[in-house]
Amino acid sequence: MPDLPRTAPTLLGFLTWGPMSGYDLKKVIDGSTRNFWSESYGQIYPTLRRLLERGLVTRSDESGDSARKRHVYAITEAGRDELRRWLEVAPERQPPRVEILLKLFFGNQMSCARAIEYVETYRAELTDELERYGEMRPLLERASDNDRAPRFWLMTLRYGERNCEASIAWCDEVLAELADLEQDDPHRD
Amino acid sequence: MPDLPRTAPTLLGFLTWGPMSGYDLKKVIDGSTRNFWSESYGQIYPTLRRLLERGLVTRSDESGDSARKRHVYAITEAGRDELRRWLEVAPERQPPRVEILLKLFFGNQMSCARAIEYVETYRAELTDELERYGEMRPLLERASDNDRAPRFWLMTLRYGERNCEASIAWCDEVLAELADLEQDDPHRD
DNA sequence: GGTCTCATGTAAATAGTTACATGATTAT
DNA sequence: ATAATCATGTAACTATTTACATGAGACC
Repeated sequence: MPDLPRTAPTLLGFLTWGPMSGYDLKKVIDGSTRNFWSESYGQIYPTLRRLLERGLVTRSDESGDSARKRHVYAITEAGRDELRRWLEVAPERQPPRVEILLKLFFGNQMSCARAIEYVETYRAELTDELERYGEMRPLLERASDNDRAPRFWLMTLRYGERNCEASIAWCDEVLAELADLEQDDPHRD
Repeated sequence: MPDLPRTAPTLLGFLTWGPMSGYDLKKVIDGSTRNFWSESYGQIYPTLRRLLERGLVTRSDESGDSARKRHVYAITEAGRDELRRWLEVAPERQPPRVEILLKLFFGNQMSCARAIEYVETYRAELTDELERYGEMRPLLERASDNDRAPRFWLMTLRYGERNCEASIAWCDEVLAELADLEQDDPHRD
């Protein structure tokens, strides 16, 4: 079974938390791994169907008395095996695409004012992100008292925090540098 | 002309450095923006054709005496306009996909030894990357004495350095934490 | 009655990688 | 000779987003 999309192990991983619908999975992913791994409905639903076909999940149709249409998926033993196999494969790095850096790379061809605007916006986004991490942290810390799993979630949170902080510091440095460049040659462009 | 791929402005940006072939562009991109923006041949060649069709570049076939088949592309005024238009559009953030974090997120379902192995590999890759930045830095610094453009390139380099350093520090922190977890429960898998 | 959230799914477009085919030239 | 590099390009596949279609139940 070599042709499962990358979304497959992700969904299997989340389904170890308990049976869920595609809709639930989307919400749970958005609330946890969004900053380093996200999935859209366009990937989730087709992947669930393929997981079902391969017997890696089961589907129960919750449509009894008054319940609305809802497909709840549960991981099977074969699904757990597949997940474990995936966890044994060394992860690969994929270079990100950071559009602001690309524009800044060609920054000589735009006004410093514009570049400053972009960096300021970026900084504001990072600050928001860092704040969200700050809200999440105490919840995870409390949860990790009696459970081992949240300690791993905290590691990924820490990654976000550290990189956010580094990027914010970078913004400040670059904003100073851009202000300098603007001073040197204020009538340019 | 609303249907140009994202690769288009990238190529136009590099062509402001001077006329180049698709092969040259690939090398130049690999040598400069690779860590935050890379392109493959499968994107470069088809995009060059589309840029040519729209008159954003011109092509001269260098196949005179003994020269091998080689298409050299040069940016046109319309191409410069298109590039400037693109630079005026605010960049958008796209969340990266960091597979190691996804695996670590489900780390409770694998052995600590395996997780440690992954983080160590990741750390080694980051160290290499940081070293490459260190080699590049003096070249750019020297170049920025008499030219404004390298100062922008240095800004993007600084981004890589800061984030690399942050990630390396994170690796060390996580490695300690994983060693802890392994101590707590050495026979777990 | 209207809007919000729940809920499922598909279609189309865009993005991007990888592998392949081809062949010339240059260095060992 | 033969391996590496120069050089162009395409095809097939994989990945991913976005927008749309649909409709029920909950809340105001």
